[in-house]
Order: sequence, then structure tokens, then C-alpha cells
Amino acid sequence: MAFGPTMEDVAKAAEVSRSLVSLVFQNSPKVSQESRLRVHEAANRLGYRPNETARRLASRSTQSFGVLLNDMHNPFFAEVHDGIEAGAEENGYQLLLGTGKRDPRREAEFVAAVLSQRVDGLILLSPELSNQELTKLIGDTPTVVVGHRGEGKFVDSVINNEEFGAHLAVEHLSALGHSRIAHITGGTTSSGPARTAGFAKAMKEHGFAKEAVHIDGDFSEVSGFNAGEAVLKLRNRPSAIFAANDLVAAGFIEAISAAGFRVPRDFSIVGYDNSLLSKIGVLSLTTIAQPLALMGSDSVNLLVDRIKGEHDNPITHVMEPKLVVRKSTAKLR
Amino acid sequence: MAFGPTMEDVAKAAEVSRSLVSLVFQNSPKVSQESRLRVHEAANRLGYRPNETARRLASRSTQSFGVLLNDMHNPFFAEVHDGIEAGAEENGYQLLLGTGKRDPRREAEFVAAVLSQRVDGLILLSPELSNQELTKLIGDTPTVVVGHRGEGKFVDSVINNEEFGAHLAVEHLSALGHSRIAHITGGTTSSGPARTAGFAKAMKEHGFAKEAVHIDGDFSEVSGFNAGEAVLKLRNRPSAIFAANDLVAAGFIEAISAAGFRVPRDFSIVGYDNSLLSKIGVLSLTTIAQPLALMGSDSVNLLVDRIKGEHDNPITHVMEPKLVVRKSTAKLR
DNA sequence: AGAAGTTCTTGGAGCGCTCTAAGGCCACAC
DNA sequence: GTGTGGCCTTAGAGCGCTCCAAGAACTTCT
Repeated sequence: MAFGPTMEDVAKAAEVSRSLVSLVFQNSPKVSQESRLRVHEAANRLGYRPNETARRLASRSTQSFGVLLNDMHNPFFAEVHDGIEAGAEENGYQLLLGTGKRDPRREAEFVAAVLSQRVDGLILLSPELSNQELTKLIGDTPTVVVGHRGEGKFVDSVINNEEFGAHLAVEHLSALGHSRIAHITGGTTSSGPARTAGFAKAMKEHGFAKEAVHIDGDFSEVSGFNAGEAVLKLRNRPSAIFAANDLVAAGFIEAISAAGFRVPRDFSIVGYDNSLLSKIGVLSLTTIAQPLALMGSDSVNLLVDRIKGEHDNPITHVMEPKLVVRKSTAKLR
Repeated sequence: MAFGPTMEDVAKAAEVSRSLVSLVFQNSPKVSQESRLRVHEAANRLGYRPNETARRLASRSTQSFGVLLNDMHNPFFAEVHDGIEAGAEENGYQLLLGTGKRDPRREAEFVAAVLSQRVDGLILLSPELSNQELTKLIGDTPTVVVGHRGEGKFVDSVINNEEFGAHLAVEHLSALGHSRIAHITGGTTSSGPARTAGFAKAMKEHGFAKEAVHIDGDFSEVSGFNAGEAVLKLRNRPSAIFAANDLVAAGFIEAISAAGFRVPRDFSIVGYDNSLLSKIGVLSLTTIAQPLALMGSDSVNLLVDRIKGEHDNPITHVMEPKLVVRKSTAKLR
């Protein structure tokens, strides 16, 4: 496996020492302009490319983070990744991306793999890995868990204020005159319970507790569809819906559309996530937006701070969602 | 920067040589069961993790591919990635993922970065980089370009039969009785022209050439919306639409829905990509599906074959799309 | 001119591992 | 005892680079 020219070759060609070539490629200020040019010229002539592997070994530093994306099909990860990438670039870190496909075993494999590559830190987006396994795995590697609160001395967390998101939805609907509001839940995993709890609390605060309707779901379009059919059978129908996410909202809309009902004429509906789905014209969902890119860049900052020694005890950042008003909500008729 | 215990430490703890420890971690068959246990025990006790960086340097092999995903927001990439990941795992390669954000400069940076890490091959999904720059950049690194035909002695390609996709769309609509069909184009970039050419050819083959309508677009929802409004103004309206992609189809549907028209009652419409969008109930788009995961795994195979020396001249694989029938198309009334 | 800096360059040790060649050890045969 | 072979184990060189300490070359000052 021939790996092309080495620093040694460049040094010979430029008639200088290997050390000097090294300094040139580190952009050291203590190289004379003349030598710098000589070396670059020789390097170009030979088609030299520094061997990053050797660099890392010799310098004992990789300047890189491992990032577990889990599921690339979910736009959530793409957006958080945008923020991570921006933050990493700003701070001079490389990224080692991987997917876990929501499988704890694959997640563990990925983490082990990047730790073998001696990354300086770890960012895990919505890992399924238990906190316990994680702690064992990472040792003393600075880690940020995004999506839920992680545990461990070396683990910081970036989470969303789900409760506040639900509050925003109810408040918006209330302002439009709705009080009989149904919530299609996201089930018992990830952010489902927090949204549901937030909904209950917000309804209570608005004095709508008795008009609240809960319909069980699971973050899927089908569960939204089923919820739609269920709602139509209710004797005392809600006038507005707070769906666990945009996909659920889409399912709901399909079900009621099939029965001749319209949004927002017959139902106002609020989704969650501000996904691509919510933005397309046919749906145009009012929804709750999480500051995903911000969460990404914030994770990087947390890591960088910890590496610099600016903190060494677990920190949790809670991000505030925003309401995005589109065409799926309207004044109660 | 303390990097934890090394092989040397493990060797000392297990009272064997460093070489033996190395063999154990390479799963060499020539280590006695007894030594193997001794070493593992010592390694666990010390919390030893092999240093992959050193491994790569010493073995002169990284067993890894660089993968340029370009835009993580586009599900296209997620699906091709699935195939790549599966292929890589099967063949024992690691993946180095990166995004170029459709910016040739960033793409070049990524390629340079992974080449510095001495990847064994490169898979580039829809790169914007010119073939010329690419050739200069990659040197003799085996490369696969996915999405369009790449150029260069070391570059294989995996592309789609866009023409056939257009053919499938027209054939399907024809079978439903449609002959006056409009095509909303994707513009002059990427697969736009090929789809448009395929449409023209298919219409001709069906004897519908004179009924073909071309409306310029650019793969965006807005262009679909504009096309919808334009179609409604036509004196002799088409009964069916072949959109450049699903997003365009969604835009079209929004425009005509606003005017009180319905799909498929008033217009049959075929999208392209079989995206998430096409699958949601409210749209339920008949669409053309590309074998994305297959394209991914095929890219890996191409790379592996080339590395094994099974071919050394450029190969292009053309993949066949499929028609996915949903509810946006119906018999002409 | 010589001392004292300053600026630039270099030798060499070493990062943590792999891999080759060589050797130890043991059983068995002669 | 010596030889033969199989099985394990090891010494040591080296992967391509960084980084330290020290040296060379050049200025500037007195």
C-alpha cells in the first residue's frame, strides 16, 4: 500500500530538514518566507499531502468530536447537525459522524469506535443507550447528550422545554377562542410524556381542564389518522387539536378531510417540530419550533468549555421553543 | 493530554510482550488460549482501548471510505447512505461522513480532509465539484460518483435511468386514458434535463407529442405552485401532470386546491422520488421511486472491486426506477 | 571587531502500534 | 543425545509525523 510522498521526500526535494517541512505545514511563523515557498513548491511538485493519521499520533491530539446522529431520515438530526457543524468549524474541530439507527448496540459500537480514534468529545443526539451503559463506555470523555437529560460526571445535556412548547400551543389556541382542545399524545417515549404533561398543565392554567381531551398516539401518521377518526365519533367534539408532532397532525388532517371536514374551518390544529411537512402549502401547519441548530452549536460550546476546563460538573441547558403560526389555526367560529 | 494505558502497559500487567498483546487484539489464531485470557484480563483491568490512530499508521491501512453526503436535509442522501452503510459493514470498511452543503469549495475541503486521513476510497453523492477539479483532487484514489456520470480514470459512476422514469410516468398516465399531459420541469441542473428529455421522448412514442405541455420549473415547491396557477389559465388544460419531483407536485396541488380543483378528480399527477412527502395521506402521490439504498450498496461494491483490482477502468451503473401508484392518479373522466 | 540578541533551521527522540524474522519450548522420533 | 517440527512468543525496526533543545546564521549594538 504505497501512500505517496512523505515529509521526508519533500524535505529532500526542497533541500531542507523534515522539521522545517513540518513547521511549514503547521503554518508556523518562524519559517522564513523563502523556505516556505521552497517547501510548498516541492510539496506541490511531488503531490504531497500531509498524513493526518501520523499527525494525530505524533501530536497526541485529534481535534475532533464524535457525533451520533442516530437516524438520518429524521430531519431533526439534519438540523441539529447544521448547528454542530457550524460550532465545530468555529472552534476548529473535525467531526466524526455516525448513525445508531435507534439501536443501543449499534450506538455502543459507534461510541467505542470513535473513542478508539481518540476523539476529544462526544455529542449524542437522542441516544437510546441507557445512562448506565453510557457512563461505563465513555470513561472520562467529555460528552453532551441532546434530547434528554444525561447522567454522569462527564455528561452535559441540552434539552427542550417541552412543557413550554405545549403551553405555547394552548395559549395560541386559547387566544383564537378555543377551549375545547384535544391532545394527541406521543406515547411514553422520548419527549411524549413531557408534552402531554405540559398540555395538561396549560389547560389547567387556562381553566380548560374539564374540556381537555386526551387521545393516545405514538408520533406516527397512523396514530394521527386514528385519532382523527376517533374525534369524529365524539359526541362533544373539540374545536382544536394539539398534536404530538407534525406527522400526527398530517394523519389527523387526512382522516377528517376524508369525512369532508376542513382545516382550519372545522378544526384548528397545532403540530410540533416545524418540520418540512408543516411548511408545505397543502398542510401549512401552525407548529412549535425547537431551536435545533442552536441546540447543535450549544452542544459544541458545552464540550469546548469543558475541555478548556471552564466547567467540570454536569450542566443542563434548557432551550425554549417558539410558536410558528401558519394556516392550520383560525378563530373559533 | 494523557491518553490512557497503552499496549505496553497491558503487556507489563499481563507479563507478556507488547507483540503478544498486539496479536491478541488482532484476534490472531496463533495466541494460546491462556495468553489470550491473561491479556484480556489485564486490558480490562486497566481500561485499555486500542489506539486506532496508531494502528492505522503502523499497518498503513485505514479500511475506510470517505462519503460526501452534501445535504443531510434531503432524504435522498439518508436513503443512499443506508445502502452505503450496509455495504461498508459487509465489507469491513469504516465510513467518514461529511457534508458539502452544495458548495464546491466545502466539497473540496472535505475531500482533501479525508484524503489526508488516507481513506481507501471516496463516494460522492451528487457532488457539485466539476469533474476537472475532482480529478485533480483525488489523484489515484478510487472514487464513485453517485447521481451523475463522473469522469476520470479512477472514477466509477452510479446513475439513474431518468429517461425510463419519465417513460413509466407517461405510460401509467396513458394507461389511465390521459394523453394531454403537462410536464413541470426541474430546470437545467442535475437530473432535470434527463427527465424532461425522457418525457418528450415518451410522449412521442405514445403519439401524444402534440398534446405535451412544458412548464419550466426548478425542483421547488414554489415552482410547482406557479405551474399550477399557470395551468389553470390555459385554454386547453392538461388532464394530467408529470412533475419534476414530489415537492413540485405538492406545490402544484396546493395551487389548484386553492382554486377549488381536486386531485385526482380534476388532475392526475405523478411526482418523482418517492419521498416522505409522497407517502403522507393528504398527498398520497403516485411517484417514481429510485432504488436509493441499492445505489448506495452498489457504490461500495464498485469501490471494493476496484480496490481488489477486479476492474481498473471506469464503470457506470445505470439503475432502473419503479412506478409507485398511490392516490394522485385516476382514470380520465 | 566582538558580544549579544534575534531569527531561522535541524537532529533526534518518541507517539502507540504492526509485522517480520528469529527464537524458545516442548513432544516425539531416531 | 541430537534432530525435527509445531506451536507460541518476542525483539526490534519502522509507520509519518511533532516538538524540544540546541545550533547556525544574521543583525544590531557597543
